Amino acid sequence: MKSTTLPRSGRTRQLIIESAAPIFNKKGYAGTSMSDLTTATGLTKGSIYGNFKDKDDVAVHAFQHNIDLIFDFFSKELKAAGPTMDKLLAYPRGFRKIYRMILSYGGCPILNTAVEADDTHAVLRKMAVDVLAKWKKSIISLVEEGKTEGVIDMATNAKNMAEILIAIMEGGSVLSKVTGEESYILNAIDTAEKIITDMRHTV
Amino acid sequence: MKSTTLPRSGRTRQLIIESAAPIFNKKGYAGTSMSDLTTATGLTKGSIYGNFKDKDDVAVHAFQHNIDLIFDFFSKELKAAGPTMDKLLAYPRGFRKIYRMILSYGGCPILNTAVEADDTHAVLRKMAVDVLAKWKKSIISLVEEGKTEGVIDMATNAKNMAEILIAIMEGGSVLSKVTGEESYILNAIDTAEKIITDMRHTV
DNA sequence: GACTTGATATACCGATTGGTATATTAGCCG
DNA sequence: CGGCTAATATACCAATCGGTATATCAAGTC
Repeated sequence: MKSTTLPRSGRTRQLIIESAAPIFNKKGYAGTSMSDLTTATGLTKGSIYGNFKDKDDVAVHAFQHNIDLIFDFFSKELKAAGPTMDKLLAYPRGFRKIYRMILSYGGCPILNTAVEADDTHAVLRKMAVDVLAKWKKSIISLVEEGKTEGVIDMATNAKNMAEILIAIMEGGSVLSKVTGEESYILNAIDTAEKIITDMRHTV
Repeated sequence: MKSTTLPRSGRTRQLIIESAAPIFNKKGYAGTSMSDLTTATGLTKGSIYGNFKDKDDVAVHAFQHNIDLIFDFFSKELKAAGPTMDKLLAYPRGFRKIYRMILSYGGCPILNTAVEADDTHAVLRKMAVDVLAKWKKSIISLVEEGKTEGVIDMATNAKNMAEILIAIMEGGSVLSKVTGEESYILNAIDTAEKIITDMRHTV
């Protein structure tokens, strides 16, 4: 097999991204300093600025990395799920699998970034908005699919359902994070599952 | 009548708090500098440090001020509401009245503080946790009251209901804030109202 | 209206911020 | 193994950070 080791620069770049990602997620963009990153990586500023244009550039790639982690997880969950209804349920069920990890990681990166960046950082804000739109679109598509398949009540408003499901999951997540009480996210997940199963077309 | 004007120090102190409150709410604790506050107040650092111990002290009082604003509003709404069920509905209905103001203020201060402070600022985190606990307790009490009055189904789990209601309102709020789409919070409010009316004891 | 006292303004502090120019090092190629 | 090149480390920059000591100012008292 051919050389699988990445060139040095790529490996360093990846090290920086993976080290910075949880730090930015916990401390926020403004609360994270470049020296936080040199400490975490064991590298120097010269190395970081050799691989990234500026602090913004690191933050953007770190956030993208966090999004990718979440996206990859749910992609697999949805792929493994069966029919439409199961795919929809894969979201709350997936959350139940990883919420502990997310909480120890500093909470949901999408929400964390949304809250900090909305008034202060246009680029990060847009990234958060885009990933939310993508998530919403995925739910809407599944609901519409369920309607055409006849498993979901035709009267269901797909957009409303998607927004409610996202709101309750994100809300439950942040409340569990700050209070340390798991019941918030567990209740949110249960409610999300109930909302989904309640869309079922009664024959 | 006796002199109603506050002493100079008190007025300055209040000016600082009211000026700082929306700034901290929008830019966060780490993202707000003391010079942001001198600019906003038109005062100098000497004046601010004459009225507050340090940046923390200003942030704590600014956050408390934001909490008081919200608390005062909902206190009046609940007081004006009729029987138990109406008092419970006063939360989503109140939200419908002021969500635009909250969004332009930088989003819900409780959630903003919860997100930033959970990993970085123990004092602010505790304040956020405490106000959430107070809010939850208020909902739980109302639900229990409704149960004893016979207007709410005895099978209702008050704690679960409270946590779900808070999660969906806060979730909807932050999503509307970051995306600029009002539908998130409006759907959240509608859903909250439905959750409350669905607790009604069917005679 | 001078005096006193409490509040605000000015000027400054060391530390840290994000960022850069340059020196040094490590890895690849012949 | 020697040299070239890309990447990392060092040393430094101006600006800003949170905070303070001191000077100035404003208000109430006599």
